[in-house]
Amino acid sequence: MATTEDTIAVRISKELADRIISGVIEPGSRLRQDHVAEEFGTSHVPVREAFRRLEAQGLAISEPRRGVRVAAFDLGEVREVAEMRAALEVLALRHAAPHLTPAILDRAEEATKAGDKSRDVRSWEEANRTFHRLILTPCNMPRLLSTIDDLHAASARFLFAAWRSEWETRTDQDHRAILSALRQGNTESAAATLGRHVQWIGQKPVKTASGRTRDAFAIVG
Amino acid sequence: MATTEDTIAVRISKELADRIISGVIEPGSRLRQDHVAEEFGTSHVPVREAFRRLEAQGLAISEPRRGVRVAAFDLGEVREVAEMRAALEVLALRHAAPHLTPAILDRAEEATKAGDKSRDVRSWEEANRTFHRLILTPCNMPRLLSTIDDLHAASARFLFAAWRSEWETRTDQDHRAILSALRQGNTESAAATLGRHVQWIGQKPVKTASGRTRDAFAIVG
DNA sequence: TGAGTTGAAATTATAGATAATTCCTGCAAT
DNA sequence: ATTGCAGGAATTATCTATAATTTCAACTCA
Repeated sequence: MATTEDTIAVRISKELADRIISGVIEPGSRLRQDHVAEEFGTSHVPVREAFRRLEAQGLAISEPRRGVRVAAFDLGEVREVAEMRAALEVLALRHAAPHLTPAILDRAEEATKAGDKSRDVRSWEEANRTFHRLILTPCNMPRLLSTIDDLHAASARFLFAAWRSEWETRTDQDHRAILSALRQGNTESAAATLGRHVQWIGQKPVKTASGRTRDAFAIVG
Repeated sequence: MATTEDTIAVRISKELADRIISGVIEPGSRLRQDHVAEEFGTSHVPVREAFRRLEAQGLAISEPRRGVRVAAFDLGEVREVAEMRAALEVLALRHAAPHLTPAILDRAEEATKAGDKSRDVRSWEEANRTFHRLILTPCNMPRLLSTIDDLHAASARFLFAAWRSEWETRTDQDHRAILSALRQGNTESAAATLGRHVQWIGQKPVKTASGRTRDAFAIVG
């Protein structure tokens, strides 16, 4: 990774984003600039800029003069992100479809296979993100793609929060259906399947700290 | 405006956003932190934070160690924003529809009338934004609404760039059709009209600095 | 003409000062 | 005894001032 190219603020924001997404830092916990600054061996100014970036991605919320907290989320926000992804990824796919080459679709199929073989959440999520990115990037709409990227980050966070450790391998039929429709030039069918696929919200019982079990929800597509 | 509540960085970002949107600062021109800092009577640190906010809204782009520029835009980006707005506003309207009250619809009609009577771009834009905000806010999806807000800011910028001074009053049939459909409880029809409405791209010949005329484009909905 | 170098200007980072908020402790009142 | 309210210390966010890199352009010399 070309970390030397980036500014310190960018480096810090990437590292913090990774921790928030993976759940190392819990939702609602405070991000204290002096602590972060000390950890990264810098002063607090670049840390503040990193906070602004996280805020823009929706990973943190800041209240003036009261500091920054890791954004909390509930089932409502999971649904919201799922629906926004459905709307925007369908839009992106419609524009990308004419520019999709067999080579790209082959790589997307590789990503699907990698996802099916994944034995942990983390590698599944990476494969899944690769698939979506591959078929959407050719739409050539930078603003749209960057918004979708932020939504994927949120999705990954929900996913890791629910499926902290356990993960059962499963074959992704939707991805295959989308690829097959795209190969046949049937864009509308592919878009429709993608829209449904992304809105599917998985449900899983998890044990809370108090020993009780409750349901956790996440986007699994 | 409760400017004392905000932090200095927020105040600066709002003021700069306003200037960028209204076209006072031209696309591509550099934003120099020292100059801005001097103008606002502060140091450069809050200015840098303001720049990060503008970046997140898509109004500015920053290249590491090379400064911040006002984002440029072309017809492609106008189209992109129009399509994103169509997708997201339709989504928002579907969720807002069940919560719309006659009182809200009446206020939306007032906003439409105000837009029809507007004799300059600025007040038309404000009325138009009020209309959209009124019928979408009840969807209760904060993330979606804030994304739509950023897109509206971009739209306004395109609009002001094209219709710098001249503006001809026109009655907005789409807004009326949307309201009438909503009053009859026909959400799908309202959503379809809104989707088309927002994607309509106005076209207008403008004189360039070199005396030639070319076409300018903007979202007029 | 063109490559290399120097110097001014701007961005980025550091350290320190200021102001606000939180948290704790002690006292009073119910 | 417990709740509620001050007051003050400690923590934290915000801003200013200053220093260190980096970039860009102009100028010199081959």
